[in-house]
Amino acid sequence: MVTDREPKEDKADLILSAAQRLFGLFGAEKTSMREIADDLHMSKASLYYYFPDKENLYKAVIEKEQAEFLDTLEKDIQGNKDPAESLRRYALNRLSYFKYLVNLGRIGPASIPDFKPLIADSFKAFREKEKKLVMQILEKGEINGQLRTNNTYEAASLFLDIMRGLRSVFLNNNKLVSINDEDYKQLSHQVAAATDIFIKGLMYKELK
Amino acid sequence: MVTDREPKEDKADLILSAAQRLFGLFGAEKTSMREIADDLHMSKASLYYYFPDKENLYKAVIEKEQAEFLDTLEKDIQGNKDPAESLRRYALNRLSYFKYLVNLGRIGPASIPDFKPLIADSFKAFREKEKKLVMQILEKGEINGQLRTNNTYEAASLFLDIMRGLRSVFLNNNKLVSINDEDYKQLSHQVAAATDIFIKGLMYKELK
DNA sequence: GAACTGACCATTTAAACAAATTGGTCAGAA
DNA sequence: TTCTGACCAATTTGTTTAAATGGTCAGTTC
Repeated sequence: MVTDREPKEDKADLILSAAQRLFGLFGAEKTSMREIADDLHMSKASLYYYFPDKENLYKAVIEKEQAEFLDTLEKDIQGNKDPAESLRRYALNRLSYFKYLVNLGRIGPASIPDFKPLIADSFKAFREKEKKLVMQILEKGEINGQLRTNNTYEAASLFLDIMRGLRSVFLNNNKLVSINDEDYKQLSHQVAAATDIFIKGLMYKELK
Repeated sequence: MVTDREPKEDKADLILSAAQRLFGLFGAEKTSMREIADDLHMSKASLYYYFPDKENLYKAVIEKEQAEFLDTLEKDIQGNKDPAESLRRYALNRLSYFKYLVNLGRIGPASIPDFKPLIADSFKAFREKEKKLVMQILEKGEINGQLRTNNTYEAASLFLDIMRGLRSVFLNNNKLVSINDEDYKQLSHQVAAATDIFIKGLMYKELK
């Protein structure tokens, strides 16, 4: 039998959810495997039946969230035809995901210490998937002659780095904890403006 | 007499230089006032005759470097007529200053802990001066009809944040220590590309 | 045999305390 | 006016000890 739809969640999923909740509550570092086990009324050793170690459990939590975000993103893009509009929507969706992560303590201090290799790989893979999506958007724009890029890969990389950079600057300016609505609005505005200029930059036609 | 040109540097300048050197060597936190005094073969108490406390000494060092950078920047801009070219040159000059700061350990860990208010103010003032310079460039472009911005202040802010963001992402990606030539070339390329698209974005003309 | 557990271990982290170093002051010398 | 040694409170550093943590495993339980 291959994962037949049971009404009960898979045990691994239960662990995943509990870990997700507690990591969000205390941060991954300050959440012990004992706490997770106790929360589920099971033995700590049982966790290790489903996950090889804490780092992989954390990784699984992260990848679950990433997959959810990428999923909604993909659907949003497919439904939309205009590349410029798609890019704008990506930017705001990504920002919403960012807010979610920050307010869950998943970003900033209390995130796993200095990003160990395993988690770093997850992030890298995530960014690669994001990049592919943005490249798709840019290529669509290229085809209908709306946007012009010598190199969609480089353009996508640059756009993602700009977005990431603005988020980073935002975090450094407002010393974190959690993002309130006022700050979020301001950041959205800035990100939207940057996206707009970026799009126009790609739409630019030589004048001579 | 108002700062007549003596062959000897002012004592305060000597202290400033020694502090600058040692801060660069060990970081501001790990450099004690004793070390600075010993380095100059003078009493620690003497330092406090010229500077009220360590934080202000550090601030003075930072502001000295900032002033030097802003000075070269200003000259570079005035000599140049084409706003787009000025913006490109600003970006690369700023990057060179960034590299200088990083390789001196002034940015990243070992910089003053969590930026105390006084130093934060210096940074803020510095950014404000930078912003004014960029605004000047944009306004020049506005006048000759090359660039169009609804709001030069916002555009300048956005541009500076994008630049700052790219530097920040760069630091997060390559876990610091010091910037080698290879990495620097790559970052320069990215910054140049971003600047180019930004400029084109401002040059964009409505098509309909 | 797959799912689970309590007891156990090596390693990290936290607590507690003493010793050294630090930023900063000040009366007074040069 | 410029500079200093002696001094202090407060922070940082070292050290030791106890507790908590991640992880393993032989052995139940279903």
